[in-house]
Amino acid sequence: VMILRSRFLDARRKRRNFSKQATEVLNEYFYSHLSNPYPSEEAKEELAKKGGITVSQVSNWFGNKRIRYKKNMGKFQEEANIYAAKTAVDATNVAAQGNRANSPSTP
Amino acid sequence: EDKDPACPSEPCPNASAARTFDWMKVKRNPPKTAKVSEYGLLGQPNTIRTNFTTKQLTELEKEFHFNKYLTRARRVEIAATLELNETQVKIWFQNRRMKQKKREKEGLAPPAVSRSAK
DNA sequence: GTGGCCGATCAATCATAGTC
DNA sequence: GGACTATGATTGATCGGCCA
Repeated sequence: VMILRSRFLDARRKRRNFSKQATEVLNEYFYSHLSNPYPSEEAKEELAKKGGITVSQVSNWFGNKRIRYKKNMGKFQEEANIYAAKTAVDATNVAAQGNRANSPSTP
Repeated sequence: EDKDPACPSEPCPNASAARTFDWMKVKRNPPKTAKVSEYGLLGQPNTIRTNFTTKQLTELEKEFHFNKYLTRARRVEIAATLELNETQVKIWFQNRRMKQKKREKEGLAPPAVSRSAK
């Protein structure tokens, strides 16, 4: 059967953790939109820009974050409280509320 | 079933948050990649993500290089040859196309022969 | 109605980075 | 020095929407 799990040379080999700045930006968004942590394409682009990472990386981060958060909410409580204090933008009506600040493309 | 009201009236351990929103309850149906009759008895072969063999991936990749889209006939052929469902072949091509697109968007350097050691 | 594709996401897993 | 955990990336498969 040879279990050829050898993903011979995947791209995920050399992986680097994101900068503190990037993580900060991502977590701020995640916890301030905890009721619906699904950033739009535009939001992802802005997060990517602010964090100095790619849009794909932002998507990956949210994908991982959502799964891991709901898998073990308790483990993130502390982190949640920290970021909750920073920004509070309940997302229940975020949709109706435009974006913040300026954005390249006019809404 | 219960809803776990989070903390409508009941105080949460912590003062803030910890509510359970809908997205946290989302559960995906398990893969239907069941292949009844393959083992005569279930046991549990079905479910679980299929692990494509290197050979299968090589063939699929080769075919993809030739055609980004499959015809029904070709799909049946490949599925039979590689011992996969038509659905699995179809899905593989779909995912492959998305992957290609993603790489083109960012990579800027989509293809090509492998650059000898980076 | 049926079926394929797309875009986004899920969920499990891989492989590495970081911690102790 | 090697578990053990945290974390970014990959990927088979699902979900909802769209269209011919």
